[in-house]
Amino acid sequence: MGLVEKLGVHLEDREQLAPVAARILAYIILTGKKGSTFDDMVTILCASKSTISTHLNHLKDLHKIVYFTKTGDRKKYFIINRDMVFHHIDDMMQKWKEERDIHLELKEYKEKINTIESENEKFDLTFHDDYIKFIDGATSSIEELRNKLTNNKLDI
Amino acid sequence: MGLVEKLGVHLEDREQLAPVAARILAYIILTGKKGSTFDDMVTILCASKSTISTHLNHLKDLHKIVYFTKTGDRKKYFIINRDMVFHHIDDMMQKWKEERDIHLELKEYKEKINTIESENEKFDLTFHDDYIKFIDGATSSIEELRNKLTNNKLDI
DNA sequence: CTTTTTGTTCGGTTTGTTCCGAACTAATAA
DNA sequence: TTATTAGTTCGGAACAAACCGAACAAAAAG
Repeated sequence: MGLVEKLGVHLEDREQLAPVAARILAYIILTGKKGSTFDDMVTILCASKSTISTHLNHLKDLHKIVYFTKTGDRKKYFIINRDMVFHHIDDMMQKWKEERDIHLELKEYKEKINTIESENEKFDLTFHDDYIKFIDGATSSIEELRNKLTNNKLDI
Repeated sequence: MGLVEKLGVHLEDREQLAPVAARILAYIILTGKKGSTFDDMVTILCASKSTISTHLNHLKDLHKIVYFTKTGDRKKYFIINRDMVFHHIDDMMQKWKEERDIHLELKEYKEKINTIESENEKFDLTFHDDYIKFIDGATSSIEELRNKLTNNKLDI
């Protein structure tokens, strides 16, 4: 499945995962509610059992996947964690908060330097203000998405 | 300067740069209009000439920095490229566009599968619609910032 | 009790990244 | 001409990441 590779490349970058880990996640996403088993992935992704095992446990530790079982069947059926989306959103918000803090600290530092610097070498500070406004806008956008998703979830 | 390290760690992650490359960029940002020279960086960042040279050229290739010179002085004075912010914004918009496309492709694939899948194993598609709406919101936020910055630039 | 299924753990190889030192170049200064 | 300044280029060391195979474990099946 070419889509596994395409989504895999995307997840590798977006979630900072090793190649095979990203393919596992992509495959699990595309398999959906049926769930994917350990052996499926060894076969279809052409990777060793140890590699699948390690990455599967890693993805579990990151709360990106969960599994269900069937009575009289020892296999684990992996599916994506429904909370993954919320984790992802919260991570984004956290990152933006950190970026906001960095900009505030930079602005503070530059203001201090500006008081002792000659006119033509002063730092320009308007950029930081504009960037912070953007972050606030983007944050409220994603908060809106989060609320929308929470409500959808309650509907089900 | 502790702020060089702090900003360095941040840039390492946000711009996907090697440790020393991120410190160079941080140092150049914090030095401002005066500009930073090759030797300054060798001394202050405690790195070898070859490392500074390689990363400086790399940052130049990425259009993150530019340099000016002074008559009768062979040194290059590196400063951040004023367009760096715009490049950064355009990169963000590009990434969101790619993510939007992936979601559209995933939705298309899932819709096709859903037609041949039993009711209780069908994919849920509302998430993709909501996520695409979020991306559109965030994109317009950053576009607003871009316009604001373009206008500020023209003011100067 | 032995075999099969469903994995896990460990050691090692391969591959890639990051940085350094030494040798080099090109321009200016003495 | 020789020395100094300002950098570049190349080879390799040191480290880290990603993956594999072989041996192992634990439970169920035969």
